[in-house]
Amino acid sequence: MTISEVSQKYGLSQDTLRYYERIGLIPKVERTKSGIRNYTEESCGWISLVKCMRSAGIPIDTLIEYCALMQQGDDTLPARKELLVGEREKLIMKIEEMQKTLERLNKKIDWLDMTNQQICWEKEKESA
Amino acid sequence: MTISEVSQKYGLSQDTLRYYERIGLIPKVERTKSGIRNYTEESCGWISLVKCMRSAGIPIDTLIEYCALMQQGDDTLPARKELLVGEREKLIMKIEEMQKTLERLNKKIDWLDMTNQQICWEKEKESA
DNA sequence: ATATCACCTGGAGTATACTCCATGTCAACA
DNA sequence: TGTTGACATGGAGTATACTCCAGGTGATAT
Repeated sequence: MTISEVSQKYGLSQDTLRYYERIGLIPKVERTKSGIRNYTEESCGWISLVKCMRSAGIPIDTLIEYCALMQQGDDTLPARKELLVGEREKLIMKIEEMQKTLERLNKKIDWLDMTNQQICWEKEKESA
Repeated sequence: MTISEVSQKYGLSQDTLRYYERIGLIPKVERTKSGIRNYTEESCGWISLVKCMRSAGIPIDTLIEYCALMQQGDDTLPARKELLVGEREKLIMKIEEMQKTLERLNKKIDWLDMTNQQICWEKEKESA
C-alpha cells in the first residue's frame, strides 16, 4: 500500500505517517527500490494500534518505548506487559474522571434548562 | 483565600491559577487593597469547574468562551447550553473511544500473558 | 523528451497549555 | 529600620504533537 492509501484508510495525514515512522512510533516501513514506502499488513497493524492508543491520549513517548521493546524480541515480553498494564491503569482512571465530568456537565445542562424556563416564565408574567 | 491556599486545595500551581485568570478562563479574582488576590467561594467554584473540565480534556478556548458568556448575564443562557451540550457530545464520544482502547489493551495484555506462558513452557521443555 | 505527479528528506513553523523567571511591592517581624 | 517572605506583573521558555515547506527524485503520460 502507498502512503496515500494508508493515509486515506486511517485518516492520518501523510506527514503524520512519515512523522510516526521517523520518531520510531512504528517500525521502519518497507520501500520499493526507488525508495517509496510500501506499507505491508504489519505496517498497517502498527498504524491501527498507534491511532487507537493515541486517540485515547496515550503519550507518544510511551508508544515509542513499546515499539522499541517489540523490536527487541521475546525477551521484552514482561517489560511490554508491564508497560501496557501501567497504561491500562492510567486509562481506567482517565475514563473515571471523564465520567465525573460528564455527570457535572449533565447537571449543569439540567440546571441551565430549569433556569431558562424559570426566566421565560417570569418574563411571561411581566409582560402579562 | 490566598492563592497559596487555593493552589493547595485544588492541586493547581499558583502560576496556573494566575494564568487561568489572565486568559479569562475564570473571572477576575477579588483583591485586597494592596493588590493581593482574595479568592471567594465563587472564585473557588470556577477553579473547581475549570479543573474538572480541563481534566476531561475540554479545550481552554471553549472554557474561555463559556466564562465570557457567563459574565454577559442571562441573555446568554441558550448559548451556554448549546456550548455545554456540544461538549457533552464530544465527551461521550471520547469516552467511547477510550473504552475501545481499553478493550484493545486488555486483549493485548491477555495475549502477552499467553505468549509469555507459552514461551516459558517451551523453554522448560527445551531444558528438560 | 518533457511535463506532471506522487513521493522523498530534513528542517522549520504552529498550536496548545502551561511553567519559569526577572524584577518589583507590601506587610510584618527582629 | 532593615530584612524576610509571600505575592504581583509581563514576558520568555518548554513540552507535546503535529504540520508545513523548500528543494529534489523517479515513474508515467503526452
